[in-house]
Amino acid sequence: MNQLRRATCGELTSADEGSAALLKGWVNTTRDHGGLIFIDLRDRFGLTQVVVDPRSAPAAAEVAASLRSEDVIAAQGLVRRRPAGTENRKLATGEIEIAAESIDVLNRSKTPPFPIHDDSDVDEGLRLRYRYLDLRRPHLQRSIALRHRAVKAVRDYLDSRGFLEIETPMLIKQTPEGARDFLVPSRLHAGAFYALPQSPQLFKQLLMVGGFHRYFQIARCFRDEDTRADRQPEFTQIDLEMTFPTQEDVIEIMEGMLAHMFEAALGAKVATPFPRLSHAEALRRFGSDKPDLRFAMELHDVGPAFTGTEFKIFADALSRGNAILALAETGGASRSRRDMDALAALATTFGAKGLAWISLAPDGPKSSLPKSALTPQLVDSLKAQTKAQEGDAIYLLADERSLAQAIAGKLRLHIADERGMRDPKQFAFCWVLDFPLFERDEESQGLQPAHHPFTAPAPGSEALSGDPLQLRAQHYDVVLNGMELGSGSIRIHDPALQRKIFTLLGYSDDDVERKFGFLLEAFEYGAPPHGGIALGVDRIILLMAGGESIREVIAFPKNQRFQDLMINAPTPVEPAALKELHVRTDIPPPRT
RNA sequence: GGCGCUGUAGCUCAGUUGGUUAGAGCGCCUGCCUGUCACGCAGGAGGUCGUGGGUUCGAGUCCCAUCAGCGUCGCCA
Repeated sequence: MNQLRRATCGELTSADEGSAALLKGWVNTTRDHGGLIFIDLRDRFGLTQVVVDPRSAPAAAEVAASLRSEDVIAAQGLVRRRPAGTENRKLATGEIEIAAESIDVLNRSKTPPFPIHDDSDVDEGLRLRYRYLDLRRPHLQRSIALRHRAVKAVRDYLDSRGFLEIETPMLIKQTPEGARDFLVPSRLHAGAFYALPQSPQLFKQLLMVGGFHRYFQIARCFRDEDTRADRQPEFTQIDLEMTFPTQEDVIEIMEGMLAHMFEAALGAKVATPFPRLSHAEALRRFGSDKPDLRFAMELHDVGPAFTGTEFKIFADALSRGNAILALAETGGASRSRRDMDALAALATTFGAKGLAWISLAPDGPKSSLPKSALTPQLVDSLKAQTKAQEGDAIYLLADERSLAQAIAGKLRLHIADERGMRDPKQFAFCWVLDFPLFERDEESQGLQPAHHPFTAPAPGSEALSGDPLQLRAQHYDVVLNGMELGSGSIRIHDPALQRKIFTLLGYSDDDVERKFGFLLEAFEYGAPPHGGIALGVDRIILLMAGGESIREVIAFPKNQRFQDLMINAPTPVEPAALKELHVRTDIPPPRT
């Protein structure tokens, strides 16, 4: 006599033939042939076909005939090999089926608002409203499981490298700079507020002072910024910090972790070490501080080729000290004039004043440049520098250098997208190094940190002398396929240096004391040199999954307006609740 | 906050120049069907054309406003 085996819907094979099995799950689809009913039973492990024959199991057949999509049932019967020729090779369990002896309905389902058994296109608002149903669909089942495997790989790897997972608080203090904070009113302290962390930055530094040497956390972070595609008000970071590291130490651990993550979660081999570029080189060659290295199409400074040009716009640009940058598109000569105009119009939306082009057509170059400017010497020189050949096109941008780089960088990505050169199955990592310590704040014209104010200056720059904008930082970004995965730095551990940085950034002594006094005080007690990095989990999983939207890798995401359409949040609260919190609302009247 | 796209059956969509009773596929309901696996066949139900106003003899279609979803830019030390 066979013992009854409780099985998932993904595990039975012909090896189990003859055993009695009990399966529970959702009705994926049914096929009622009148005399014979097929049920595809689903759980997260797979699909198993249950067959009900009214001659041998009349009661089960009656139940089976009443089943509808998403009913939850328990089916019991013998595992048997499917008749020859009826195997389903698309299913892991496709060699067998369950010959049902009994079927119990555990719960009925209303007709779902959208199909569950496939990934057919459905309005995202509807999916978010019924997220628990959306989660049952194959796509989200896959990406949430992928996320689990990836995060588990991170924990395993960092554990093996001596890191401790430590939680840091969610109710903390408002930070003066950076993104807007979410505030939480305190009932017990009238008029005072906690803030939700934008990152565990200060706490992880204090954990280093606290002697834990190697810390990590899968940390939830909150930023109350304006909405944007691929942004969520709460998101997750792999946050880590270590004592006594060099930049090389952090890089080595990250490369190991990412390679392990991609291997363990995806089976993808990632070559290490990753290529490295300086910040300046990334901007010069790719027009971005997060270059997509899956393809070349580099930028070229072709200013010298235009010395003495008849083309007034470029001549003027050169005389003002602006740059002329070129980008060559392989096969670009096949673009029509109209296509070129569209590209130029696009460049304008990126902030370009215009876009000149030279099409290296087989019957001679065509160009938006005036004939007089398009000398053979110029064409030869551009071809030599950009390595463009007949059949290609060369695009030219003249502007202030950093602006021209940014525009050319966007154009480069756009053309690559058009040409399908950004293969989501290919993973091109790189490090961007030698960031400036400070940037010019466009609004106030003051200094702002390129990363954050705790970043240590590069060796040799500790004196902070000379032009602050020329100072380099021990700051490193890891980039994948044109997306910044994470950003880190060696931190300042010397309280005097930290004070100097705050002063350069325009903080008064009072400000520093009030906002960062606890950190500076901690540094007075033998703070070890330390550094670390934080990586965006949602983005990494998105790139692994080859998906389009970060919402595809989060179980319960907010919509584009940062609302949860399922639970309907945020919502106004009762006046009594506000009163208890000592909070009064001041809502602007609706516009009329 | 700005700009763009989209709102027609439960879902995905079509709907001509403004003109009779607004359609299709899937889903749903009923019946038939013993080897299907997106089963098949026959029949049926299902619509405030997002909402409000306007133009017109007549509006799904044109205009204005508004709401919602998605995308995009500013913003994100």
